[in-house]
Amino acid sequence: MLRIADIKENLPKVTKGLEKKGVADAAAQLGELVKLDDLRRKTQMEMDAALNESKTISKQIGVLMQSGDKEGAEKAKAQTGELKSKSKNLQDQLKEAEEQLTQMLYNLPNIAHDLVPEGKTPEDNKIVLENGTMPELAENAKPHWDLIEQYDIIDFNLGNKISGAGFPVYKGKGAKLQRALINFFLDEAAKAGFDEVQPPIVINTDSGYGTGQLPDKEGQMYGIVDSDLFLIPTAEVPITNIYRDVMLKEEDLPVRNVGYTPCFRREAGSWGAHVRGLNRLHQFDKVEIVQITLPENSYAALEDMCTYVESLLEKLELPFRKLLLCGGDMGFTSAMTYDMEVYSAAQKKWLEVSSVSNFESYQANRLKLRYKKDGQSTLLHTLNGSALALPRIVAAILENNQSDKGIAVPKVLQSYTGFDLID
RNA sequence: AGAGAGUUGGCGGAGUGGUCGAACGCGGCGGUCUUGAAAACCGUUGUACCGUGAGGUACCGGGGGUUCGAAUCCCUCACUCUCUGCCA
Repeated sequence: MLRIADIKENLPKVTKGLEKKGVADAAAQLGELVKLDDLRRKTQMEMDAALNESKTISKQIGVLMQSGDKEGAEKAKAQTGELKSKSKNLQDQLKEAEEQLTQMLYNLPNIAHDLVPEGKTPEDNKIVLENGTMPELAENAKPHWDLIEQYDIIDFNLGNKISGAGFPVYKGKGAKLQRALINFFLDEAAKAGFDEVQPPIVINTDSGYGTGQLPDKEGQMYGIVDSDLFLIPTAEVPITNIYRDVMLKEEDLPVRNVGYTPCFRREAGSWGAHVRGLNRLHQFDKVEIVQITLPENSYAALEDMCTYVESLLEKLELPFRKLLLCGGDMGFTSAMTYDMEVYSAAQKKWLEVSSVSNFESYQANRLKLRYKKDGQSTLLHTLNGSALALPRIVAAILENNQSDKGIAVPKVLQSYTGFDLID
């Protein structure tokens, strides 16, 4: 979340950044925040004074008791009654002010970077790169939902029976292709200098707040009955939360982690007839890269991560484009986000397969993730990106690589799959 | 899952109601000594919030309570260890 001190110091900039993000009443909300913070400080001053006074008397009572002056002690005790209720009141007020302040800050998104384009909808995103050649498909080319049935590699009906819609069963060469992609992505990341971790796929509420899924996206996560735990919507949550309440050393930076996990999303409200096959699932596999950097290095790291993700798409021989998201289309916690979209030729659609974001210190502030800079604790910057999400990659491979003979497996994957054709 | 024992500063470990933010040891940092280093000795060494500052307040796993006063007593939750049970 944003820091109240920063907000007060840069009010116009924060207002603008929030408005770009789509917070219509930003100025009013910030005004409220500033007022609340002033109240908080004033209350603390009064409370500290009251506590100081009663503490002093208490110490005197201790001394009097020890010297055997019971009367004096009783007299002193009488003085504390009023102070006690006063400081208790102030304490309650302070707590309330702090709670309100935190609530408001929790519900305030990160501010957009200056270079983020204005806009409200995906149409306002800026295409910054197009790469690869568009496949030319035969007249009778099929969308992937038909191909998976034809080759019997993914079974939605079976998933319906076991779990429900959006939980497919991968079979035979389909299952092997999944495993191949996961291993390929992990190996590539390792080569690029990311340290592999395998985190839990359920998280507690502290972790949810740490990276900003709570309270913003509670409805998007699957909760676990009777336990205050959630299934992760992305590995970003458990991996980044490794560093919650951590003071890193400058020489440890940058931290670069990669992890594979399944991801679970309710996708409440976004389910519709236009979302077919692998385009949107409740459970999907993803390899995620996470970086923690010095503040001054985070935008260079963002570019590096994009370059890395692009290299994966090139190796898979998939045509893709890179978008710089406009303020209105960005995630709650992000300061700048690039999306990577592959072209899925039979359904003639661009599919988002990666989202690479710089959160600056927004998550770090919630996480209390810091390092010592000249003896001062300073918030670090966090970043993450999909590298990559599987289902839509699979959709694009199936559609783009289809022919009469079957579906050609990209060369880089063949040593992982053990076959070069799905037929 | 049941029974018991724990959780104190970077680490180890005292402290069971009163000047305790916390003895002592280790580690870290600074210094003396040394050509340099080691050893020895001296000093210093948590975090956050409030305050222009002097300084103040809070924090001994989390939350709540008793008390003039809580690391210390009570309740509750979480976690760790040991034993029993169950299990991949």
